[in-house]
Amino acid sequence: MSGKANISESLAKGLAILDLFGVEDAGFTLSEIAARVGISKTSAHRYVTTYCEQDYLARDARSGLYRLGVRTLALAQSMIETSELVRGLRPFVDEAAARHGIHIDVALLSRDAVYLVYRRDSADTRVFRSFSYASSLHYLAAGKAAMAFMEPRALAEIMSRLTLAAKTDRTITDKAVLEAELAEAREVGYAKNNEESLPGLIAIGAPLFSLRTGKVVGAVSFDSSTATYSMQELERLFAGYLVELAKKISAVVSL
Amino acid sequence: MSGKANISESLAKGLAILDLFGVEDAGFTLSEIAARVGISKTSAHRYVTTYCEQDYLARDARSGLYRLGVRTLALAQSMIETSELVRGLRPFVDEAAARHGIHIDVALLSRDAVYLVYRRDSADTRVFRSFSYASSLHYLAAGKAAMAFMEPRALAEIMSRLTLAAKTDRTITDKAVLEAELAEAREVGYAKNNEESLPGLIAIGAPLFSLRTGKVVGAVSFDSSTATYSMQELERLFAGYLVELAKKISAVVSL
DNA sequence: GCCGGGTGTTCCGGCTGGCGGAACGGTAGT
DNA sequence: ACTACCGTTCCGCCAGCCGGAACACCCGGC
Repeated sequence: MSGKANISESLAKGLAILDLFGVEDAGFTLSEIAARVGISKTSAHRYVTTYCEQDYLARDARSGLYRLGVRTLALAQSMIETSELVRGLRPFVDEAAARHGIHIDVALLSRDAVYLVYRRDSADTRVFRSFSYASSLHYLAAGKAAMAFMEPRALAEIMSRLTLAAKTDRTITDKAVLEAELAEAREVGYAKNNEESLPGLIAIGAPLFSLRTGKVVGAVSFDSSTATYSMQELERLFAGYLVELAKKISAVVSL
Repeated sequence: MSGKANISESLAKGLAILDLFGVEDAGFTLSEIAARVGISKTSAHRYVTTYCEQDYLARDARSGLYRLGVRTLALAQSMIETSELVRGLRPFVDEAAARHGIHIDVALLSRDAVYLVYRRDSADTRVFRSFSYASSLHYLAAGKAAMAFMEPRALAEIMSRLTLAAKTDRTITDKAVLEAELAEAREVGYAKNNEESLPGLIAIGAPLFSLRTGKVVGAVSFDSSTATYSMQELERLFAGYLVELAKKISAVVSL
């Protein structure tokens, strides 16, 4: 019926349900789900109960709203654990951290956000291993690095969706300013975050490419407190090295 | 066909595919997926391409194997952000951390593992917020607390699946010993982790209950280095408080 | 109190789209 | 070259998804 062939429309509708649960919206009623996805309440009910049975969705006890279930955490865990990319880049990042005594973050791009998949910390005594996330692109060094080096068409599409919400008073909220910064990042090979996400925190980030498609898949970044380094020092001391590291990883690790 | 009615069998089969990707196994070929789930290669192909289109799955560039995609991270992020439970318990845990100067972890139970959904850290200057996970139950205070207070039938089922893999030389690998510890935990109201997950790390954990179903849904736990507290001190100083905190949270927060 | 609008749930016939066997093209190992 | 596996496509058949309608339920309001 619709454009693409060879896809399971049932599953696609099922995934469309999961798509509803963004960070903004808390929970949905069955009727809401049916209306938003564009299916009947009957179908929505079948899908939702299937999800609930597997803990991908859960009903809130008091409000009765459907929310994402704990099972989604297990998926993310498995994603990190089994990712060949994460496994492959670990030695690089660990070596970099050991030699320069810095903490390097690796983030992957998906849709309109970057997701931190590996962080090398000095004090790694935790039982639980942690991974992290961010909700947008425009206020992070990793996010801007990814945006700067993606295809113009893809960038334009993302730019049209970005709201450029302010996290601090230095967050870029003007599209023209952001475009200019991205152009500068393309020149020098890395992007900056000058206290745009959190006061007192600066960072630089360099893009990771897929050696198969040539597209941007993520970024490596390095953050610092303004108390230890100024942005000038950060760039002078580490920018060259970070870009080099990103190239090395891009050349070796798959995806 | 099969027992339960009112579920979408297409979606169920789709989720069965995701279930394959445990922490152990790295990736699968299409034929493997078809064989393990018990469907034809054709169907598996339709499902998998649908997943790939949405970044829930991705093909590894060099090996050609299918793996979990970045999108799963976004789901987990949304789960944490929109969870009413996580929102509700934040003030309790923050207050506890502020008053006692300790780091309290909150974990949720799903299937055979607990997932850390909130951690109160003193130095919370990070851009990325982190959440974490663990792969089993038997070597964690939170995991043992959850096991100790679940229904006997559910416990027996989980026990039959647990492999009791050793993380340290103090990890409990004998079912009888574990059963005895769980019985003790039921007596005192909390469970212990005596360097069973990591050398030099001890912890205590108390169960969280659903006020609707009365079942265990997770646990709060508190860990410490053996350098700062002995297990005896940990129990004497914090066990009572931790059990109290768990009760307070259980009484107020939904799910 | 009753009633209206909201919820989630179940039943059922129509027909869509998931189903798997078989055949195709590509690549890697022998 | 030959084999063996990979992923992909084509196609006819019928399982099962679909949605309208009717159901039981709960809550707020005239």
